[in-house]
Amino acid sequence: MIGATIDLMVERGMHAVSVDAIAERSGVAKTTVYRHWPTREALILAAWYTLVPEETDAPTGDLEARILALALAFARRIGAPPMSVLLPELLAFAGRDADMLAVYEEILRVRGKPLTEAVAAAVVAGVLPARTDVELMASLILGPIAFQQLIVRNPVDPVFIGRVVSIAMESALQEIIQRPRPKSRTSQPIRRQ
Amino acid sequence: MIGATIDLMVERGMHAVSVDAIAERSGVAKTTVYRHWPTREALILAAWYTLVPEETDAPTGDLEARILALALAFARRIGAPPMSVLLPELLAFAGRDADMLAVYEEILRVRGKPLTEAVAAAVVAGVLPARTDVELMASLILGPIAFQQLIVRNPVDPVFIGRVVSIAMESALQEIIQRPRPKSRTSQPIRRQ
DNA sequence: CTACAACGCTACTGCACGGTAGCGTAGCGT
DNA sequence: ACGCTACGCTACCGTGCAGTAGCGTTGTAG
Repeated sequence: MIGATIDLMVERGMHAVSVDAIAERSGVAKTTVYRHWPTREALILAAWYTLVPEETDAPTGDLEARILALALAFARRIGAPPMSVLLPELLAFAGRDADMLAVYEEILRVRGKPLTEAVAAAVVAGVLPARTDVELMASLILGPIAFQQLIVRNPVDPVFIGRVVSIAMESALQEIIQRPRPKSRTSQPIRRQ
Repeated sequence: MIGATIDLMVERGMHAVSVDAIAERSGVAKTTVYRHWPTREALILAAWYTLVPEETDAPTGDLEARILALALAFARRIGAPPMSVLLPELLAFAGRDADMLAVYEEILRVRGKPLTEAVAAAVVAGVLPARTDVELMASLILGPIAFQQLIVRNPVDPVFIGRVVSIAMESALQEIIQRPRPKSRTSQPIRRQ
């Protein structure tokens, strides 16, 4: 049933997934669906959580190669179904539904952390200068990739990703990407009130 | 009625906008709505097209200042309602509906072009080196901004944008952002068949 | 004063959906 | 043979929605 739910989310969109359709697609009676999940929303949420935890281990190799590999994996994942279709959907719902926001932030955390950690490791290892702003580095690498794939809807090839990574690395080496003075981390949210 | 439609799209999402709700919100009879637009979809599409054409004139000043101003305007627009809410919504529908895809590409064109043109002008004026890859430059500037605002959902302050722009400019000055040999433009789409 | 266009209002059809109730049945361990 | 659990099936209720029909009302131009 979870599989059918995911298929239908990809095909018709999250808002158009009906319990009847899930029952039909999975070859199961509608009542059986309700024997496992109390509401339609609970089922959709459960389906989402099965999509989250496909953790990717940090690949081996020197640190720049690791960063490149992580960027490539990131691009591959968000550029191909089901994520290429489901991510915009989830993003739209995250602004309106607290449960979906939680799923979304979980995915963001799982996906974004490895690269941030690899950059931080590179700083510790001395491959990148001290005081390199790791959060900013991550945005400079993942940003253009996500921008092309999700916003411009333009599939990118590995060459593009390689160029983005090497530009970021080179900028960091030339100490252009440094944290400012002590306080105020990168992209501090503007919290009004 | 168009205004009511937009309000409801922001509040409840595109898929949850009903003609009854539009009629009630705009103080108009449901029949009157159907006297102006044949279907619900046509009305929503018309509402979207009123959102597109708010063109921003290129600001004055030297070229680097123009690029910074455009980046700031871009961030302001996609970071505040209604666009912060509606863009993910539209993006999700663009993958499934040809009409919505057309609207989306129109918005993308109108929004993305000014900055690309400003970068190109900087190259022509000699402020940036020849053979600077303008498309890649645009992705390096807009990408991190869009990534933070839309994907990470983290409002960015002008300082962040200034740093992103200056990093891109400095990288370009050091000729890190160059077009490759003749053919194969940046982020060439992988067109299968 | 009249004719016309645009509007409001009520009521309606048809449909899809979320969720529930009742009943019968297959498998399985004891 | 018994009970338990899970399932399928059919039918149902209530709701909200798209879209339509008919009729009365108002404003306005000539």
